[in-house]
Amino acid sequence: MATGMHGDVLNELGRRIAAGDPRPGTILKLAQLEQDHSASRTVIREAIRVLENIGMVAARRRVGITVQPREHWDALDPSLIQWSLRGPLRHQQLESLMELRVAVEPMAASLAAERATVTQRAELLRLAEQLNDLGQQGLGQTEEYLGADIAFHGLLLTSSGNPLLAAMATPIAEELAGRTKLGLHPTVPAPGTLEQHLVLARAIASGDRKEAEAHSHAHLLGVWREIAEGNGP
Amino acid sequence: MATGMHGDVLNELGRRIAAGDPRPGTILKLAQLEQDHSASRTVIREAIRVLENIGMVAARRRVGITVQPREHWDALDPSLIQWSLRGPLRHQQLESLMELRVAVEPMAASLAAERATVTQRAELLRLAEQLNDLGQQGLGQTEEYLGADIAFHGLLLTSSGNPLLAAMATPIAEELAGRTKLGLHPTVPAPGTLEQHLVLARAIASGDRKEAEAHSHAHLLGVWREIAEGNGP
DNA sequence: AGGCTTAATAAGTAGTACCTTTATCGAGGC
DNA sequence: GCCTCGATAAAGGTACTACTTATTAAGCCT
Repeated sequence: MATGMHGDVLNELGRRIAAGDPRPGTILKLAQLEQDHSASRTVIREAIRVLENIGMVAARRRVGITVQPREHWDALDPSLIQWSLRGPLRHQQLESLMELRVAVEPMAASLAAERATVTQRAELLRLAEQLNDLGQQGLGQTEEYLGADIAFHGLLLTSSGNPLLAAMATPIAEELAGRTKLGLHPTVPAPGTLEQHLVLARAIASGDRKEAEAHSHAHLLGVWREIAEGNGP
Repeated sequence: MATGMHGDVLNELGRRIAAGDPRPGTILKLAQLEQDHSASRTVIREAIRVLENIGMVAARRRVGITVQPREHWDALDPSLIQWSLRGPLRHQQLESLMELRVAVEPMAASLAAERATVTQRAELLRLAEQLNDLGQQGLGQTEEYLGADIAFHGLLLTSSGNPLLAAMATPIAEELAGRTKLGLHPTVPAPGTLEQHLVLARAIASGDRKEAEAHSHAHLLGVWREIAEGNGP
């Protein structure tokens, strides 16, 4: 995404602050950061500006660059989410993302049933069938399944026609990828889980808002439960 | 918030792009922007970097700064939401925010019933009582009511213990403020709407997740309906 | 002790020079 | 005539320097 020295410094700083190393309240100096990262003032300043927009730091004259308390951070910022998923708080971040999905996806499904274009409906069906097939073959842990899963849920959010919901596609994709790569998905899915994508896609295709919402909700609760059991005893 | 020349340029550019003036696909030149805003390279570059992080522009060598299509924008970014609410798309933005609230707040209420601290529960009750009192006095359009409303819904989201939900406090506050300032709230609230804050706060205080979720949902649907009717015929 | 002045500090802004990438075009060969 | 390769130039990326301004903190005077 953000390439070049600027991006490197940004990611480095963001990752570390998200991990809690320079703790909130810590005051950084521009000059010091220049040395630490052996980069020019320009590069550091640009990185700081982005972090400032996320609310992670605040720059004040005569004082320096203060790391802000977590409550001030924009937790929904995609960059921050990425950094969090690479840090020690990744499990909590995954949990938070899952809760968000449970809240948001059923609404997206409902809206999609009303607003999705014909091509979107068709593509959702296609992806759901693919997921169903792969699942029945026991390939629920493969890269291919993950890709289709990401595509399905992303398209669902996009089809809602609500930009705010659509913007969650990226974070949610990272949630899915994060879980699979940590091997947190159950090897054997609970019975009934498999066709859920399919019935959901059909409900959307037929324009049934309530059905779509219900199936999405049921699906997510199922996934949530599987995860909870996996992390439990 | 972001003060100084940097902030000015950032807001100016962000507002205009959000309003659709330099349309997606348009290519801006750094040097040109320097002249247009009579600011130094430094200032412009920092603004561009922030816009780049939001996904509104992409800078490429030998090409320039391309305004990205809307789908690439991070619609959840607080700055962008603010710009959108000041532009010609404010009604659509308010609608999108309302849909988001309907999805998110019931979940937040449910989680708050489980996780809120004693002080948070008490404060929610206090705010709900205040809202109830003001409403019964017909002061639903005052600054005071707006402030309490914002505080209530913000605290609700914060009490969920989920940073991603808490991060929506700011956008939702702007949604509430936006509506009241445009006079889009009904003068006479529908019957039953008034005590809804109160029963919701009580459900949270008593730790009843399902009740909290249901009341939040009912409340939002009520508000939504009022709005829809207000905007309709 | 309290308020006012002053000095020191660190970020903010400006401007310049130079580096690096890359779209574009033209020359040469197949 | 088309394709490949290389030169060229255009634009952002990086570095460095000088100067400005806000803000804190110390010091001084009353």
